[in-house]
Amino acid sequence: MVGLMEKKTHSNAQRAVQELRRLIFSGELAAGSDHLETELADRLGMSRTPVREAALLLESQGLLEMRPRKGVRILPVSSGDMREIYDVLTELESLAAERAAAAGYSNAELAALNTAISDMDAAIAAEDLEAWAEADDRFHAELVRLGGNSRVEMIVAMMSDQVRRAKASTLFIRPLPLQSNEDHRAVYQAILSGDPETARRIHRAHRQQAREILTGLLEKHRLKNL
Amino acid sequence: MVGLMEKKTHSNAQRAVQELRRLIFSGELAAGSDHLETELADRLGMSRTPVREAALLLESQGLLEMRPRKGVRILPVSSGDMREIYDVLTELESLAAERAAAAGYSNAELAALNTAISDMDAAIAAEDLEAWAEADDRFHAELVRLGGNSRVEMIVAMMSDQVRRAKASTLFIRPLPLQSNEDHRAVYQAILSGDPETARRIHRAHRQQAREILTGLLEKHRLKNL
DNA sequence: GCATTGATTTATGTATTCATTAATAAACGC
DNA sequence: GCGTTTATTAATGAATACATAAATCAATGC
Repeated sequence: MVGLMEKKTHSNAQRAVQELRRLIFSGELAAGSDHLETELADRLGMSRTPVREAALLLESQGLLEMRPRKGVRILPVSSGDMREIYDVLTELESLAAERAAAAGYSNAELAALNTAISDMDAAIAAEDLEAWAEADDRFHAELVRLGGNSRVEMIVAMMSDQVRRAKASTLFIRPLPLQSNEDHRAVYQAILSGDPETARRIHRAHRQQAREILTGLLEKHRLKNL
Repeated sequence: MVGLMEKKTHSNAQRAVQELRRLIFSGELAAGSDHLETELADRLGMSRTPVREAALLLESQGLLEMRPRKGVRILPVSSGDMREIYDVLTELESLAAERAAAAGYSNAELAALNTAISDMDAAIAAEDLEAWAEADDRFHAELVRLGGNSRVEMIVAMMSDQVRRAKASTLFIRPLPLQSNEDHRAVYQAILSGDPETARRIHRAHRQQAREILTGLLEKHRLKNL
């Protein structure tokens, strides 16, 4: 044990989860690639035990698959998968929008939502797709939080993780989402004015359109797996 | 190692998952109770390692919680939790109904659905709540399967697991669900005749009503935790 | 008598060891 | 030379061993 300062804020298993997620999202562990438990353990500087526990968790979240003797496989996301995921996101986010509108939030409580919309406007003006994607994520995450259903939050986060990898690959071929922010504003307005039906309807249409654009792009560009 | 015949169809970890699930659903591991890893390992006749892996999985599925030094806690399900769960079920099952109707299934492909409905009729006639609940589960599971979205299937199964414990406790205080099967038939008809909007709308109303009945009962009877 | 500090216990988190079994390579028969 | 069978390798699944840190208990000081 060297005398360097050790951070012990997290257990090794937790660090393994964080690190594996990072490696997956960054593409350092490519979709479809296989990795032995021992290899990952060496790479993360710990024994197989916490790595295995982390892999089990990530498997339950659909990011990878543990196949005996063949190693941990980073799951690819097909365009078919993306359709499934967007369908789930559409339903659950629409519910969140409806409930957020019914909750009667004050202007102040909707500040984060508003900020995200402004940031998207700014990003569009600057033609900064990266910044736009970040703010868009923020908008959707905040919307779901306002919906007040912890299970919806968890599921949406899980599905969003699976989308995240595809986003990085498709961002460059996407058009600037000009229409998108009008929808966001309309949803925001519906929530602020306490109109659940409108919030649900608009957000639902918004998500369905996003789904068509994304899956259309994926299939057009033959990006079957990401 | 005694010379008896060994069944090696499953790994110990898989057996641990099955067994723990059984113990939880049967109430032998009561909601809210704590159990040390060592205790569970002894009980299942294996070492802590596979028990830990099983517990990690069940934790990710919301059935229990692992709290350092306090043991594995079987999660209680509050009436608030039940509201959350039913909201998720409502949205995702409605989607499944819509998609099933859009898929254009033949009469033969809908046989299982039809059987479940008939079985519910029979159970109602016989005033057999147990049999009714089983057939009802079957109907909903089959509906989701017909929806053709594997993620929806997985999420619904997870949420249904959490509902299952509450069902056992509330079955005896529920009225015979006379109205319920009319809804089921209407959904079935909408799917058979390829009417997605109707299938969605009716199933959605059906689930929302179920939610009101269940959460109403839970709160009326002060069954805050199950 | 109560609080605070220190010792002890003990459950977990992790490393290590071991057994099993699938995959690969090698050797043999034809 | 090719297919089949056997031997070897190696990766996982599981048990055990161990270090750590939290919780309990005791003891001491006030």
